[in-house]
Amino acid sequence: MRLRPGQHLRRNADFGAVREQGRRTDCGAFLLTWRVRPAAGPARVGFVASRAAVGDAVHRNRAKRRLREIYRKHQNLVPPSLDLVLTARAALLRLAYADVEARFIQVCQKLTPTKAPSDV
RNA sequence: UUUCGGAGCCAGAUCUUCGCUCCGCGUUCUUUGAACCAGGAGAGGAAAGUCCGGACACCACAGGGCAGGAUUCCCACCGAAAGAGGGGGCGCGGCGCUUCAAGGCGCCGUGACGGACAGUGUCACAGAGAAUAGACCGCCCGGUUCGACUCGCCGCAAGGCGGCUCGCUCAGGGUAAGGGUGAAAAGGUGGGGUAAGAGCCCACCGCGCCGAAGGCAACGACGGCGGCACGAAAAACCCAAUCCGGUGCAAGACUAAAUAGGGGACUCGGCGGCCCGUCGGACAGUCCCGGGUUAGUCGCAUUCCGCGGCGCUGGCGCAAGCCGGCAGCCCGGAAAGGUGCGCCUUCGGGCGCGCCUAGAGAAAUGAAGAUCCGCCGUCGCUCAAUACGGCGGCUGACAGAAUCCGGCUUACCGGCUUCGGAACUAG
RNA sequence: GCGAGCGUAGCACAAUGGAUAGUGUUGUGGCCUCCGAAGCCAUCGAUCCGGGUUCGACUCCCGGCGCUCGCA
Repeated sequence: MRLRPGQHLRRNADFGAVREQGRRTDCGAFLLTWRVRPAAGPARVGFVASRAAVGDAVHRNRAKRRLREIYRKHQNLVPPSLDLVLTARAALLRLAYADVEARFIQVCQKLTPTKAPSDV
């Protein structure tokens, strides 16, 4: 299962839109934010790891790689036309990889386009 | 063998599966291009801090002065350059030898190491006195008064007068040896000398000045002169000498797209501090408000060669095989740049050998599993264990390229090589 | 990535290189009050870290650490 460049969020405006209009779920190790995109297409994702929450460059990189790998494996659980932002939290690197993976699978149950806000 | 220190090197290994960024043979689709995909490459010694220097880019071809900043013993060394490296000099500290001592010599360590008669300012508290030194105690001289002792004279006596010596008090003066204060008290030690003392005089040492063998130089063996004049601090301002134009890849160039040649204030503008000077010019420019675009490419990631090997692949052939292709890796070679070591040099550099050349853009180098290695914990064996074996655990040090290179600084579990010191054991 | 600036009690700020680093507020204890507030008195509490210069450093110099800001 591949993760292509077109499925990445790259613009600052995209991140801002998700952060302002999306819904949030705290999963302990990470914060999941998502919104329904007006234009149709495959789901897109962005990863955030701040210096304050995670630490130095080594840990920021490792946190984003973990989140990217988990999303890549289980991206079939995410409906299309969604924009996601996964924000790493301090506990992410303290937990085992399999534990974080299980939390992601669990939270994907909530992701349905019909339950998303329709006023976007 | 253990331990300490210096220098250099390494920074877990192998395999399988699934992925990421870049380069991409080939295939397919509609040429541009897109999709799939064989194969290949893919973090560091510090990639970090951004403390110095350079390359490169733009501002005018980088001009003059002022301001500002940087540097500061010397160098025939090294380097593109630097505040880097190397060597030397001098000072300071430690150890050893020597000396009565001061001192001298050797080894090791260490030093932001120009200038304090160019100038301005500072040295709190304590202390008598702190930079034109200073007399509190003490020591010495000492007039007067007083007292003691004694001598002489006068007097019958009480006593008076005068003198020597000593003491006390107080004027006055000498003295920087000693006490005490302080971070620092204006050369030290010894002797002479003196009323007491003092470089007042002498010897040695220190210091200053002059000369000087030697050395490129800093410096200086040695000699002479000077009785001492010269406190600290320039990481206070400052002075001298030397150097520096500014900004930094978010530099900057191009393409595409978009917009209202809009409103207000000020003014010739550029050469990002100021003046000169110069260039451009009568266009416009600067600041504020409002609005639009806030996308892509380049900068920017060594180049090339081989009837070589590996690998992949096209065509032909039943097949062996034959004829081709070559992006990548390996090997060999060449060139460019960089770097380390060594050698040569006419000081400009040159030669030889070894090594290196990854490149994103919300930003690649990851995940899982297995084995080995390492570390930690625990149990067993054992007299006891750091040795051996079993089990469990592990972000397996510090840490992630962002234009590139050199130096510095800081972080760091360990391992290997080598050199030096110390201790122990054996020969 | 490149470039500027800052760091003093819990908080907001002072302090020519020189008594025991000061002021307000907060905290603690006491007085006052029937109780509390206010007020009064007392008290605890700090120079980001490590070196250096100096007789002496919050101050001057160097190196770290942390924080803030600017740059298409």
